[in-house]
Amino acid sequence: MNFVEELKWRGMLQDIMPGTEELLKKELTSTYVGIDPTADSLHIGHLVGVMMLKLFQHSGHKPIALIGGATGMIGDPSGKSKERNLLDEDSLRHNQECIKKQLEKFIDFSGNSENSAEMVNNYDWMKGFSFLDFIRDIGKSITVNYMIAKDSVKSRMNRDGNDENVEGISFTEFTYQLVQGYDFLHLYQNNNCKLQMGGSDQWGNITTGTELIRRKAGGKAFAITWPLLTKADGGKFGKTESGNIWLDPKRTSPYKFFQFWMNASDKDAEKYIKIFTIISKEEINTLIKEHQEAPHLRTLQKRLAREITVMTHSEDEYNKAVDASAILFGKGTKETLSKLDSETLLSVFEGVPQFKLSKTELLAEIPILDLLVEKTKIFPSKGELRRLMKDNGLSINQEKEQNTEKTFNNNDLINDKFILVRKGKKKYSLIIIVE
RNA sequence: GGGGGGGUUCCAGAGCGGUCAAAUGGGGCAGACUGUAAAUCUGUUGGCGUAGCCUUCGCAGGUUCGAAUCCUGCCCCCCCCA
Repeated sequence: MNFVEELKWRGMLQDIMPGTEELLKKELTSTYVGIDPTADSLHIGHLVGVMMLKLFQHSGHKPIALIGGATGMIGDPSGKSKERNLLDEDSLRHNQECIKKQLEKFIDFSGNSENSAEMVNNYDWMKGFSFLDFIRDIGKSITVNYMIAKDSVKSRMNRDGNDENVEGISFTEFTYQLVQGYDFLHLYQNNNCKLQMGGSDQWGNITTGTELIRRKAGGKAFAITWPLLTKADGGKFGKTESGNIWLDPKRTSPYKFFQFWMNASDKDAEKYIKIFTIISKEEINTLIKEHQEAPHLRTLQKRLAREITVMTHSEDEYNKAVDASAILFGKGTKETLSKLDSETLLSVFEGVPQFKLSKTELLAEIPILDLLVEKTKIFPSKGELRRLMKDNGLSINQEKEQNTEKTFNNNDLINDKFILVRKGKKKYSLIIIVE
């Protein structure tokens, strides 16, 4: 199965420029995907692009990851445009290195094969490009008429009609497509890169690039976009109440990462497993069938979570996450909790918010409201905690607690050291007693 | 520069002198049901020692027994015209 066919059945193909498939059949092709280096870690919103590059490499072609050091500073008018903070060069390089390490788990950068991946940063070729040179060499090749015909620009300029949300577009954002288009031209000329891929909102920007290549270099370049991911319930993919799901274990623990995929709805799991794993079509169809026959077993979620956790973190981290889940979501009673030794318990609750309490405070029979609100800040107000307890939503050491007058002492400790606080079904906090 | 509209609790958006901690919807949180799902239903959604008290309706003053609601000044946002 070739790359394009692969994308089609996986639901990862939105638009494709005519001739792209032929190009891929004809020769070893390079493609690039742009990544904003706004942080020193990727989050799962980046993962579709990463998987695109991975599949591309699998099909025998050469992927290029372009770090948008320059473009990230401008702000893309496609989609929403918040203020961009300018990165200084040091953090830019730092972010780039961190991102590369993460990409290496998915893509081969070793340089050992002719389709080994590369990483480039457009800051390298943009930083020395003067404004004057740019508008003369590049700006000359594209008409404003062409640029304002793009949806991303047009939607910001249309003042007729009834849309009152239009806020206009700054010159900087207007220029964005040209800068991104120049990236493509640069890579076309220097890296023989003839294909750019991006989310469907990038179509306009990508075609500015192919247009530029046609006019400046007389060449033909191609484009592929993937559909933007949405959740079945309409929510935004990859965000939880607590924010982004990051690939960096310091930002999002492997346990939470694993849980994110486990919690995918059935519909989403079917979609995700095609996109975020490289399991074959036959096997995925079997998995989907199994899942539909016995949905409560959640075959899809389990497999999805396994594949992607192992790929992103490691087999080891995956196993830990499974163990932790078994304790937390199995019949986790006070007894099973007590059976764990301190070390296992700590690893299970790694990544769960932890708070320290001194032994003396415990011995003073600290009241539950003081402990959970003032002492540990697990709850922001006593009113909220009272409410939650009234609704039967609080567990201490896996046992429901409704008595707001409760005080704590030695008998409430697991392993003489811990108090496990659970809010609702899934949110845990751990209080550790220190001398 | 001229004219108009507006800033309310997480968001949207009512309220326009007392019965307003402030309608309604969304979102959040929790409970029931479940499969750590979806849907549904229920409760809850400023703080506190919860009878009651305190802090909130852009900011600062004022009128009044009493103001989110009226007046004055200031700040900010949007639209139209030039």
